[in-house]
Amino acid sequence: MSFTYRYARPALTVDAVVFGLDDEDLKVLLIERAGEPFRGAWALPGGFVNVDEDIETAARRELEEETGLRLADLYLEQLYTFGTPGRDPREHVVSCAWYALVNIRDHTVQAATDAAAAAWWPLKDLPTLAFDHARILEVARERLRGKVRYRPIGFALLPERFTLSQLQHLYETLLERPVDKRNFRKKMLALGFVVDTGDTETDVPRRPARLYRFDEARYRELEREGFEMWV
Amino acid sequence: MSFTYRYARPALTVDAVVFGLDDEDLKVLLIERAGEPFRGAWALPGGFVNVDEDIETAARRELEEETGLRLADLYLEQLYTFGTPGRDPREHVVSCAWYALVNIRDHTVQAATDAAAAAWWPLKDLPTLAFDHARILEVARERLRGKVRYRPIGFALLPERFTLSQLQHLYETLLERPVDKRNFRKKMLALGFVVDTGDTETDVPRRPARLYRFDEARYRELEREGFEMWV
DNA sequence: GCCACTTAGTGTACGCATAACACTAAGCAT
DNA sequence: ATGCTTAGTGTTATGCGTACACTAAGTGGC
Repeated sequence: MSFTYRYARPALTVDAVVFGLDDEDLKVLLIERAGEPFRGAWALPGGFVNVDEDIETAARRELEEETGLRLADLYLEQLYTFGTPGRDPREHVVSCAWYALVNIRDHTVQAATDAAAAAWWPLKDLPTLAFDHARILEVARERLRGKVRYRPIGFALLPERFTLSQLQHLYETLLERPVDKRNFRKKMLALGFVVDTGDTETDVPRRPARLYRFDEARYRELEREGFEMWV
Repeated sequence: MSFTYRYARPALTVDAVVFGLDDEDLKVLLIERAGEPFRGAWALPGGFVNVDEDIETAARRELEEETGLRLADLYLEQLYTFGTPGRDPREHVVSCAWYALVNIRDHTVQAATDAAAAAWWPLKDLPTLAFDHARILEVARERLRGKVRYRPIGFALLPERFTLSQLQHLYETLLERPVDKRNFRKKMLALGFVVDTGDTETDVPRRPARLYRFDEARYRELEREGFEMWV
């Protein structure tokens, strides 16, 4: 079967930049390409958009197909569309890139269709990426760094219950600068949507910290009232 | 001549939301469609991306072809890519939308290819738009409202030399709220990139105001030094 | 020439948010 | 019991945003 059009069409793909956090570092989910071009190179998960398929759906589908990662209700946002001729050696391919935030420990990844491997790579120590994926990743990092300051998106990277130290460490990682401990705690709690669960950590070889959670309903309420956060 | 592919491909288009300011209102550039579908309806200028054509180039080309507007060195930025099936009644069409800012008095527009007419419409009083263009326009307005607060993009809507009252009126229009005159002037001048030309208005039936200009080189310098504006 | 009209242009005081800064508390391991 | 490690806490100074009302300068009409 084949499809014929009166004018030539660029191909349309989606690519996903999935950021994840484990105990130490901020990481990104990459696949090792099983086919040409760039066979054996690491790349962002992604692939062709089907006809009559929504582009966001395509991003989720490719992610699940290639890495086993299901993002049914997690943070996924459109990043930018890259359409410079030459970015794919085969032909003119336009790619709509997305970025997602997940807590690594809540998900397991495994290579599937079109991927020889799927793995989390620390941002500090990345392999050479296929296509223009290094550029896409760079744009995603800039966007994340900018957006985390005025939207509470960072919580998607943490487990449901977290300590204020974990939260502070997250912000320091994303903003790439140190943050004052007392001022940070004061401000976060003053925002009103980071709430104490009443529980504390267990099995830690030190004084256990209180556990907090992100109250999304409360955040939406504040947002409706016109409040603005700024970290 | 025709083109055949192994898998069906969505079509790829670009659409442009061009904002313009005249003496009174914020306006948007629309074309009246000359062909089906939606013949006779008003729509955003746009059209199909050619193979091996950069998507930004395609946006500029379509704009010039349909409205005569040349945007060689003016503010044009990618907005969002819309790819929900059904947004075009013919087939699955994915559209990469862009937005631009121009000073209406510096440009003339005239209908050309595929357009029966091209005209500036005030945002307050828009016709029903073709396709999902009302939605695209809404997203563009949100983006503009958000971005103008931390980037000096509004100057692209003004003539090269402008009064502080014009600038204030612009911000009030974009932000959709009133602004205190003394505080606004104090802050704008303190930013350091709005500079006095030394001249004043002529031919106005009242006290003439000083004329200022946006010093882009100075802005870039401040940006490099890590300063942040916030209006 | 004078008066009325219109928009330009200017300064201060108060309150709040940010930023800087160091010690005690609690639990675990040895 | 002691030492180690991270949790947790308050005050002060400064800068920034906000609120607010009158005088200045030019034009046009009478």
